[in-house]
Amino acid sequence: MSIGTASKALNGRGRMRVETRDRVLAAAERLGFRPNPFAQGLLAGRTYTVGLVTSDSFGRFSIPVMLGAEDALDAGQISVFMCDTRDDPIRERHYVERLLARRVEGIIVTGRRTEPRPGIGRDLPVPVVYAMTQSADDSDVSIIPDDEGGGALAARHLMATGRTRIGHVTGPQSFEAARRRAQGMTTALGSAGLAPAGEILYGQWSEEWGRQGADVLLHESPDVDAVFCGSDQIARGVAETLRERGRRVPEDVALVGFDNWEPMALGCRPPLTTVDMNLGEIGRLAARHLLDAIAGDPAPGGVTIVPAGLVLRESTRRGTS
Amino acid sequence: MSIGTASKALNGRGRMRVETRDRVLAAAERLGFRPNPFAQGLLAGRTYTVGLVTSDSFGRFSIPVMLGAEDALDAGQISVFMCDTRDDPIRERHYVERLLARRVEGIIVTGRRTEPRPGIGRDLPVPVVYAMTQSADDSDVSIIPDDEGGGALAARHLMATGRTRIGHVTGPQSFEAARRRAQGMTTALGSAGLAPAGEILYGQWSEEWGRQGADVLLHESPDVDAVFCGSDQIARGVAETLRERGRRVPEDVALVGFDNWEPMALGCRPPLTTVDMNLGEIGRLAARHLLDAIAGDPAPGGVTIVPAGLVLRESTRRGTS
DNA sequence: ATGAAAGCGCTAACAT
DNA sequence: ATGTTAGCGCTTTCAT
Repeated sequence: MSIGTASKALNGRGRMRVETRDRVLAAAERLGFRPNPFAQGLLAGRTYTVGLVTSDSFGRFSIPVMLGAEDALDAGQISVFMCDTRDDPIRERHYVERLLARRVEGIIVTGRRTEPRPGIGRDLPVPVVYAMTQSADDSDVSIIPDDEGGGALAARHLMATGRTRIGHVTGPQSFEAARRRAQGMTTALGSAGLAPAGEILYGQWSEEWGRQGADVLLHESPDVDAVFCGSDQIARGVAETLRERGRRVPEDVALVGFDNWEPMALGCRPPLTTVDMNLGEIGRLAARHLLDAIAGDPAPGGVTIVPAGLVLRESTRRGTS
Repeated sequence: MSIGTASKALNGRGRMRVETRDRVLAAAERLGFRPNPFAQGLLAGRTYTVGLVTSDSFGRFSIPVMLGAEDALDAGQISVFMCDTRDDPIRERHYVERLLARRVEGIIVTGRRTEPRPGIGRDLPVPVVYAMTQSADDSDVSIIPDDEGGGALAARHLMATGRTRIGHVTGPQSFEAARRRAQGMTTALGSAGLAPAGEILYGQWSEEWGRQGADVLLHESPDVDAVFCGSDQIARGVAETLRERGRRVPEDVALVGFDNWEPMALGCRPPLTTVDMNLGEIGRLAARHLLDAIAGDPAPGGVTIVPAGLVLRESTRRGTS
């Protein structure tokens, strides 16, 4: 039997007797034959491979993104080379070079900050999509969460449960995410003729800051009846201080976090209502855009914003007060 | 210029005038030439590629392991295909098949439980190393953390700071990790003629259980002066209850956690002394074993235990009492 | 010091 | 319906 015929049998091409085909299939099975992807790739000029570069040390934000991307890519039989840059530009260049040398058909770049960042290179021979981070070059495709919408969502939910004196404790003002969330909240309150209770309290992304920030807020606006927090960690700190100062959550003060980081949100007392950025969806979308681009149908450059959702838990249960 | 000569120039083989070599190098640079790894691989019979299969959804435990592995593999110019099985055996088979089809030279399997698990397949054509999980087949190579040693470390540290009535609140007894940590602690106490304060309290890996468990412990052993917790999450719950019951940490009761999960351990009041499993080292070791096996020098099958360390923070500062 | 040619494993086009 | 052949891009031997 010729080798060419065997190839056809395995791939279901050409015409041949079923018996012959079966014989080949059986033999292949018996011998544990696996086609050499290098030979196939050499011929086809394709690798069915993409690279995923993260600067988040495979952290809390990039992982759900990766899982979403894997979902979408797996359907296309695409395998993923993972590289973690440890936030080091040198490593990043190194990995991008390596991925290109391996002839990946596209690259997804993820991060932990949504701030625009320098692209990974100009005129790369393959399409690139930025997920959960944004390229400074707006001819690139970037997919980011809707921080502003998330802030608005939180504010509207709090108003819907009857709160009107809503404070905000969040991370450093140097983070675009923090500014956007605050903006979304302020705008939503404004639409209802309200304003935030007290100043927007910018600080750190930590529980410790949440504890301090809550004290500041209680001092400035003792009649506050809700707090929207820039992260679940901050919210936990706020919850703790509120309790220690004798305010009941949610009866006296309702609380909304941000991230839906379950170990934090569920460990909180009470469990935390929080904004979910739909990171998985960001990853899936990034992967789909990449697949389209690989298939020759690139999305126009620009930023795509994925809507956030709200996960309801005890911390905003409608008060009986 | 012949194509063969160019190849020699690029790879530094054969004899030729420096001028010729330089000319080739310059041209390659100018044209952005990258050798096709498929053609190279086809010839060399190597792929410089390994697979990493995780059943932890790239979670908290497998990620540090992955980073460690990447360290070690990167040095060998090996790229990594990542696959997440979502803990689904079907997906796992599928991915293992795919990795083998891609001719990875080895596979690392990671998980989130140290319990022995069925291997990913018998008589695979490439070496396999299990990291942070253990193959039921003890001819396989497995690298796991030292839960027992970690428990002992915690107990000895507490005794060294003058504690003698040490309780233990931990996760479900169905977890080998929980049983081992308890065993390590009990043995270490026993060597000093001590026994745990009260029963070992098995429960859940959650803060909520930590809060409840602390109440049980305080009720059974009101004079307890230290608590070793099976996880940082549990420790946080315990810390909260202690504080609410008027016990100061560390003055009245010292506290040790397990995992060194920084967002939890640092957010705790006070910051938590905790056992670190050295997950990065587990990953590095797994990768090195895999590289050795690929190089034809396989480690003998069996379980390698990586020692744990203790990270000191406020929760065990020597009391002034 | 350089060039020519074979062959890695596979598929597609063409010949039988 | 099956066999034959060329060629994907590279490295290596061997000839010049």
